[in-house]
Amino acid sequence: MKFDDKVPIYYQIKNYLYHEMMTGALKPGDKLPAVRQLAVDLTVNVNTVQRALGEMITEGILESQRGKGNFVTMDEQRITQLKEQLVMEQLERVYEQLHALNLTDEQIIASLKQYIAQRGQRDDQRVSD
Amino acid sequence: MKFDDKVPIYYQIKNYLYHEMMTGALKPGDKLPAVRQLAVDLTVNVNTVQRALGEMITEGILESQRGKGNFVTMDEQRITQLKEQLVMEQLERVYEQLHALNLTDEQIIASLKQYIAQRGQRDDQRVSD
DNA sequence: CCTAGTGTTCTATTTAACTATTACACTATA
DNA sequence: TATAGTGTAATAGTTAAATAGAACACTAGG
Repeated sequence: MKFDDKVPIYYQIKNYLYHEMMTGALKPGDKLPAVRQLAVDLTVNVNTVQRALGEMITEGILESQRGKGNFVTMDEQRITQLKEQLVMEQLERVYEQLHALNLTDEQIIASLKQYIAQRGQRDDQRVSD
Repeated sequence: MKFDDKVPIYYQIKNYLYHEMMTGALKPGDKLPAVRQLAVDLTVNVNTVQRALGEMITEGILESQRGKGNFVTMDEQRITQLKEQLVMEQLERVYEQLHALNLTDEQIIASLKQYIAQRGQRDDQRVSD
């Protein structure tokens, strides 16, 4: 896995696992790959994986069973809540950044629309390659 | 200044200075505060400031004059270009993150609109305090 | 010339993140 | 009960970021 060296790897692992859950690749009750396997897959150390998982366990999003494995919580509401929180964090951050760059609310929305439209074209291009 | 400990301080200083330029607090040709003064203002070490400035000088956005100070480039086009680049980076990041959270293009735009609308209410609330 | 203000560079130290390695604890199952 | 698979913990070493402090180089103005 490719990491952005501007932010701690364990933090990026958390985000990766969040995404797996949000897209349904990991469902409530699912067992995660073994920590040693995850370490190999992500090409990082077991301790780094453990740090990410440890925080997610504290957050109540994962549950650990010694000798068995790590599992996604069965509490679906907790997952829904997490997703809303993650989306909100993204929106808040981009809004504040663009606002700091002196864009008005309208300009922020317009620029996002434009970006997505252009991206759509670019993706269409790719498909037709 | 408050920093996010998930990303290097020198990187956050760069962003801070970018924003000062985009909002017009720092205009083309303006002299920046002395590096030692900046270090005091931002409550960081001179070397950390220097690292941020050094990169911006390399980028051609700042110009250094030994014994005089650091100045914002007079090349306004370079600044315009930078702003577009910064906006684009923000849009790209938020788009990819929200897309990874399984939101459609339409949902991404809708959620941003909703966020801004709600934020507007919140800000109105504050004003009336 | 001297001095104050400025950018620049260097060395040493500290801290957090990451890695490497090993050991331990628990579970399931043959 | 032995073994393979799992999570957990501890120790030690490496690296990048940040800090602290000092020294050097240049500019402007008295």
